[in-house]
Amino acid sequence: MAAVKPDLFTGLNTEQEAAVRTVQGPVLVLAGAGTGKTRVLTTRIAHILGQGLARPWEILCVTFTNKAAREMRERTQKLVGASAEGLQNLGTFHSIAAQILRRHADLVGLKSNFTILDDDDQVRLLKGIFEQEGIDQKRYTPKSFAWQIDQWKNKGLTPDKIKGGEGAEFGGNKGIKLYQAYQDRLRILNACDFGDLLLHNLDILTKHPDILETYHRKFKYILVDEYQDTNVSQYLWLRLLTNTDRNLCCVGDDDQSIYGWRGAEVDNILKFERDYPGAKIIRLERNYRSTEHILGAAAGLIKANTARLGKTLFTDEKGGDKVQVQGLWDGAAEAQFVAEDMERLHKGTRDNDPRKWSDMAILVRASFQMRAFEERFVMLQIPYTVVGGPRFFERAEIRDAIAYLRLIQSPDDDLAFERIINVPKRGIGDATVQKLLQQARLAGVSVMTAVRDLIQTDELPARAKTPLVGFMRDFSRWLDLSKDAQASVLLDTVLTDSGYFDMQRADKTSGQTRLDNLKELGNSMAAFDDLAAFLEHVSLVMDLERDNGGDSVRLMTLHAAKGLEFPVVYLPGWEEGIFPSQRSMDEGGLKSLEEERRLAYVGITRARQEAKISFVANRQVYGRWTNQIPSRFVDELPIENVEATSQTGYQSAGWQSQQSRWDRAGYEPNYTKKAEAPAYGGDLAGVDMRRLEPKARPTPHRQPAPAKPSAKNFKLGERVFHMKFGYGLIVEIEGNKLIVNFETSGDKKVIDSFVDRA
DNA sequence: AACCGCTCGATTTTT
DNA sequence: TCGAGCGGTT
Repeated sequence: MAAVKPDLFTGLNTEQEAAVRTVQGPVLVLAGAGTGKTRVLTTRIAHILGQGLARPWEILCVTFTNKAAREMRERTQKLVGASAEGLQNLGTFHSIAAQILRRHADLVGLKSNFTILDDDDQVRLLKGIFEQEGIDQKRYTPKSFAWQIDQWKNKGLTPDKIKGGEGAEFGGNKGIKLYQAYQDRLRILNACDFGDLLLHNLDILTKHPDILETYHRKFKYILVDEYQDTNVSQYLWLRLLTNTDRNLCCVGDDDQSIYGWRGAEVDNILKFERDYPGAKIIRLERNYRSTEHILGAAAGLIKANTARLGKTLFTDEKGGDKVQVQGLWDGAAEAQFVAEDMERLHKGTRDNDPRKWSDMAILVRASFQMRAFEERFVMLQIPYTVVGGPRFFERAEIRDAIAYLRLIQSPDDDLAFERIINVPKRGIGDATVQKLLQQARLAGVSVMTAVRDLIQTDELPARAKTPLVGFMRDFSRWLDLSKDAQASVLLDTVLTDSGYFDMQRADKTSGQTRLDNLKELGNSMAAFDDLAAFLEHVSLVMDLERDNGGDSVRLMTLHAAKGLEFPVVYLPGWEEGIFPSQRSMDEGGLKSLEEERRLAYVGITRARQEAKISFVANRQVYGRWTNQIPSRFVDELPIENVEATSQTGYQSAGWQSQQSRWDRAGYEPNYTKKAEAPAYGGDLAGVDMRRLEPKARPTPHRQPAPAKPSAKNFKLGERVFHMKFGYGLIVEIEGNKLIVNFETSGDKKVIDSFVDRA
């Protein structure tokens, strides 16, 4: 008779069970795509709790995103019930580090109510410093320096630790000085940025062994999700917090490390065994997601990478469709192909029942590639949702509203002041604001205090003084109100009194959305009884539960697709320079190329049943026509897992022999300039390649069906285009014409071609 | 102080 | 293509 397993383990495979049961000592779980990683983590927590090895708050479980943390909590709850609520230390790196920092803020010169800056504040602060230091802001932008600071902080580098050459040369060798000045300003403002949350933690934990000791006693078990994405400071933080029992379990997949550009170190996972001698390595290789051909194609591709621990995924889903590779003439043809294929699948085919729209996703390398698909979807009226798009809390109106609240919560928040003092326009211009800032700096007080003092004197011209007096009067009324009114009531009052609502209502370009967004902000505040709690939530959880888009096609970047899966996945734009991205390779050479390849791997492995890769011969990029050559990744796909068709002539050349063409042309995988790559039909010997003559605009190979009046299927105010900073809104429907407004610029676009699908 | 029109440049993005 | 940022004008 087989041993009866306790409930918790039923349905787990041998490796998964081992990963759950190996509770003592360091463990690295190498969890390939679709191998049940979250299940292992949640079951492991349940197991630790069930065995009485630790109480809920003695488990430290860190993730990267709030979404992952939320999912982990919910799924653990299903396994252990109410005791999951005691898992106070399940959260993102940043939220847990913030908790710790608030407890010991005084040790790094902050007060425990410090504010957390968003990147907008960060840039504004740097701008001030640049002006003070006389930095040429055309040559050196505050934005690029903000990036540099983030990079330093990701590496755990404080100003004193930077050696020459690591960006120190910024602004004419002023990098370190500017960084130091920035840190000093943060301390004066009682603020820190995201990087500081961890950096200050490191400072506290290394300099105060007694405090470290309390955390060692507290955190009996540590679990880490997506370990391949940890940066140096997160890595150091984990090392510090791991006590001598070393009950550390890191779960990750080196083949899915795609965040190197923001500081993630694949090395962390590669050297786990060296860091924690005697560590157990458990490989999860049984894939529950994809068919054999999809896994085969992905495996063939990732094989080309050198720095990997190595896994071989397998599945019981034998057979299935081969990965489709399509060569197309241009971007419009590609969008047309994808949209028509989706319609075909939506209707149902001989082999498959109808697919829901939401079963299909398009994964692109960069967001500018989305436009062509959106245009086609609007034309065909295929419902689509852009996943990831502009973030709610990053929208200008939301930031403005929050800045008002921040200023009320802590009047010393100079950055909040600067943001809203002339929004809506009060006649307080740049010159006045600069004067106020300077005055405050000289007196060593906050801007609010400086203003309060200044309006008692006659130092300001009446033109600037009058609106300031008015503002201060409003402000003190809000301050009083904040003491007993509900946060959402306060928000409403502030936005009404300040004229902010009026300003937005008067703005014709934005339609209703901005006001709707503000309403949504008010609703989300209702869940918090205290303004401080709400603001903390806003800065750390820059994410609002959004509706899932219903039955619509999903359109997103490859990065946004990590962790998701779809029955059908389209992977367009597999062309050299686009994917792999030229810019990425210019910056990081071979290392970046391997990361791009991992991105391709992530893309393919999102598919459950069908993956469709496409490339084009000609593509418009930012309005310019360019000739494209197929991505080297296409050639790395094993022939036996692929079915190739083409409308460009490329296929007949035999796409699988492309690698040898690269070799003959002396084409190095780590070339640094576009110019070094061979041109189509130029250095390459392949006869068929010449059919793709580099030409100006090609004629579309197929015209869309004649337009019929079907604009009526759209609603006023509907969002149809997703720009980098906002949306396109339907502001008018005139017969068969849609007038779309771009929210930020106010520019108009007319869409007058529709295809009737009835 | 506020607005207009021109030039330039352009991955990936969480907290 | 869009939008940000700048400099010149009202």
